[in-house]
Amino acid sequence: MMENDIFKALADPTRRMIFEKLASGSMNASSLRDGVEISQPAMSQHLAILCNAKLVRQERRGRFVNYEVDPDGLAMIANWLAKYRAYWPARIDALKDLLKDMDQ
Amino acid sequence: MMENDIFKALADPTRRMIFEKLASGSMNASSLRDGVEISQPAMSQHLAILCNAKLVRQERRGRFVNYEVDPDGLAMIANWLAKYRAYWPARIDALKDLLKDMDQ
DNA sequence: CCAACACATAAGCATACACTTATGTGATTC
DNA sequence: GAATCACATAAGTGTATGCTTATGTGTTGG
Repeated sequence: MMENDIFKALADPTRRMIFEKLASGSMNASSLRDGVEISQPAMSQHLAILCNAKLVRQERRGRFVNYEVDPDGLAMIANWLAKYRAYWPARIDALKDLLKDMDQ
Repeated sequence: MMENDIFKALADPTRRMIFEKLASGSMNASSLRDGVEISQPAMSQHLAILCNAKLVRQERRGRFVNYEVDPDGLAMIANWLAKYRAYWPARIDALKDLLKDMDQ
């Protein structure tokens, strides 16, 4: 199931870190490792899980592979969250009205 | 970390089912087990994890304990999601403007 | 082509996780 | 106050998960 893949992917702090890094700009796997203490296979495995969850997508660029945030995964989370908008705190209450547009 | 607790809590399909059931109305642990093939300790453990993640909160009612959705957890997810609104698809683009209110 | 590079996959291992059965705790009812 | 009910906690177990080392695959440059 897709919903399960997404939440399982985000349950790991290293993967959220990778995702956050990609959100600041698309890059290849080697660049993602810069300044992070993580092995090459570990990074590759995490990226595969993120891709499978539709949170990240890849594109071959010669012998590099460029990774970037996939909006599909974020949309899935937004949809999940929208189901419970009745419980959102008043502080973000304005969102309730706007989310109506997503329903139809 | 709170963010980690939330995503780990939601990574389990049984806990998401419990959460969804609570979203349809607060109830005690026994009622949550109705129609679900899950042992009493398992339910209790799942509820403890959901409470710890601020997704659910409890309240003693005599010898029952009433469980309900905690808006705090949902707000946390909304905040996490808001960080990546630059990548949200156009379909939920309207959210971008609304989320500005959350920033300040 | 073949050496080097960027990345993916395989296999093994230690830990985390979700479940089980058994027992403990707090509240009610008779 | 003793039995019962609603739930929590303890301890043990099988499986999933994230890491490691080793090797495979695909691309480029000399």
